[in-house]
Amino acid sequence: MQDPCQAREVLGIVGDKWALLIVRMLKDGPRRFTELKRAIDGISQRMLTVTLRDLERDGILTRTVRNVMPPHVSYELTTTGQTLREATAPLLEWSITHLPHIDAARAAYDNR
Amino acid sequence: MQDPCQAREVLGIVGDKWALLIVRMLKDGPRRFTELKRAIDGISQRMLTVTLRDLERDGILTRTVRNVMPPHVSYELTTTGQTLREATAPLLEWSITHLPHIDAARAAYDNR
DNA sequence: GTGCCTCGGTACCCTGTGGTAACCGAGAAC
DNA sequence: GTTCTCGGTTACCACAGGGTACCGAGGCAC
Repeated sequence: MQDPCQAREVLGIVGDKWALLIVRMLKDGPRRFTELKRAIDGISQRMLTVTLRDLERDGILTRTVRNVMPPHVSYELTTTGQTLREATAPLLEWSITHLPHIDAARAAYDNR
Repeated sequence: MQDPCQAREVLGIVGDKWALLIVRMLKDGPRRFTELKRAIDGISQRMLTVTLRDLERDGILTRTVRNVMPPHVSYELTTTGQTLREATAPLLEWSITHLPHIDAARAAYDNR
C-alpha cells in the first residue's frame, strides 16, 4: 500500500465537499469571492474562505487582492489547478452516467 | 450550477477517506474482510465495516457470505465499481505527478 | 453626520463523524 | 478447557467540520 497513501493525500486536497466545485467554477477564468459564494449553492461564507485558503496553500489557485474599497479579491486556477481540473473530468463524467444507477442501487438496498 | 451538484454527490460516494483505497484494493479481484483490514494501513475495523456497507449500498461492490466457521466474507467490485476505478485512475496519476509540487507549495505557504 | 449598504473575512459554538476499545459467537486447534 | 480466528457490533469520546453572528472601512443617500 504505497500508491494508496497518495490516494489518501489527494483526497485530503480535493476530497472535501467544496473543493471540486470551486475548481470547476474557476475553469473559465478568475472569479471574485462573492461571485463564487453566489454561484455555489449552499456554501457558507466560512467554508468558502476556508476551502479557498486550503486550495491556495496547495498551489491549486492564486488569490489576488486589489486594495480598494469595497475590497476586490479574485481567485484564479494555477497551471497545477488546471491539470487537476482535467484529471477530475473523467470522474465527473462517470458521475453523470452512473449516478442514476447508484440511486437505484441505494433505493433497492434500503427497501430490503 | 447543476453539474456541480453531481460533483457533490459523487464526493458523497467516493470522497471519504477510505472508499477509494478499498476500491483500489479490489481491482484485482475479490478480497476478504481481514485481508482488506491488514492491507489498508490505519483503517479501523469499524470504518472498514461502515465504508464497505456504504459501497455495497451504492452498488459499487458486492458482499458474499459463505456460511462456515470461521466466517468467510468476500468483497468484489461490481461492473459499476470497475468503471468507477477506471474513472479515478487519472486522478491517481495526477496525484503521483503533482503531489511533490503540492507539498512544496504547502511548505512555501507555511513558511511565509 | 448618520444610517445602511457591500465585500471579504474572522470568532465562536455546536453537532456529527471518525477513531479506540471492548465484546460476541461458533468452531477449531492444542 | 483454554485460546485462537473471522467478521463483525456496540459504547464511548475527542476533534474537526460547518453554521451563525459579527466586524471594518469606505461609499452613498438623505
